[in-house]
Amino acid sequence: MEKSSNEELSETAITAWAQLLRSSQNLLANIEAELKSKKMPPLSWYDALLELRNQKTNRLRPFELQKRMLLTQYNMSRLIDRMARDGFIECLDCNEDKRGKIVHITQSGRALLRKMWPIYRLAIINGFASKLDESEIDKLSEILLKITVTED
Amino acid sequence: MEKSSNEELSETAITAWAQLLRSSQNLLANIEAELKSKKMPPLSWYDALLELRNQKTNRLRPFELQKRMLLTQYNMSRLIDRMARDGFIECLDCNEDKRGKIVHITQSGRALLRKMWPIYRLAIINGFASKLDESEIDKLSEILLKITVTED
DNA sequence: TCAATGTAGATGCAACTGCAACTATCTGCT
DNA sequence: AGCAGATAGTTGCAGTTGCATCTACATTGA
Repeated sequence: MEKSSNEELSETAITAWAQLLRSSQNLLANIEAELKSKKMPPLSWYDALLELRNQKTNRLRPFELQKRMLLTQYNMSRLIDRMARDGFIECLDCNEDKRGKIVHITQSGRALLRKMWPIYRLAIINGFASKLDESEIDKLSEILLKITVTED
Repeated sequence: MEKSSNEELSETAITAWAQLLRSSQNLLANIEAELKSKKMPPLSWYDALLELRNQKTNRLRPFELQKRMLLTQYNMSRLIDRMARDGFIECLDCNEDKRGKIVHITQSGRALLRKMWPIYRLAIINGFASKLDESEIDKLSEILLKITVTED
């Protein structure tokens, strides 16, 4: 099932597309590099921990976490392994569903969030926020929202 | 040397940032998946071949190609290995600099560009261009341009 | 001229990702 | 009850990426 399309694709659209790819890749790479230079784990660890902390119960099932982040199931499985190995999360038995388990953020995980945030924050400011004014940021959000896939 | 910053970082800016990451990741993942489902190589092969074809001489040194794409040196080295293995490029001796070599797009490489473009094009239309009007595309370009690192 | 330093590119090894297959459990249906 | 899917999660293996290091050639400068 594929949306048709002999539709137009303007030069400007291609350029915009290329710019979108480039700028996000670029910013992301800078942030990862910044984190690494400070001996911090990658951004995905931050994202995962943040999702967990945002739950009132501080916990999620792997498949729930997986949907919130854009990760495949096996990558989620392994991310959990690594974060658990380093003590930032812990895995509990799930009694409601014996197939599954429950991922829970630890104190150490919370501490990591606190340590990573200033670095992340600064990178967002320097690479992104400080270069745009309020109205541009709003407009950008608005536009990006329109290309966000909203199926699920 | 790090740009200072106790600067503000608004909620809206964080949201916009998150949206930028998400949408580009998402679109990119869709395109890669689309290509893969059609048994095509990844987008980076397309990019590299396109850069080569855009040269009047159809060739570039690896380090030049590397700067144009956002790739590390070793990843470029290996990308070249793979594309050469599959016959889409060929590597020639470089007489001006005996350390280096010259990467040249083959007929087969050009053919690959032609085969990949319709798929790529359609994905850009469906995931991106068709969801925005002209003025939004312009505005997006304009905004993204401002956060593009322009050093070098 | 030749030593010091810089640049182009490759590569061994470890970590990470993708794919396909696998186990274990759950759900729906007859 | 009991079987046919569907779903949660894991894992072996192959391919890819990151890091550090290495070779070879180029450039600079005393």
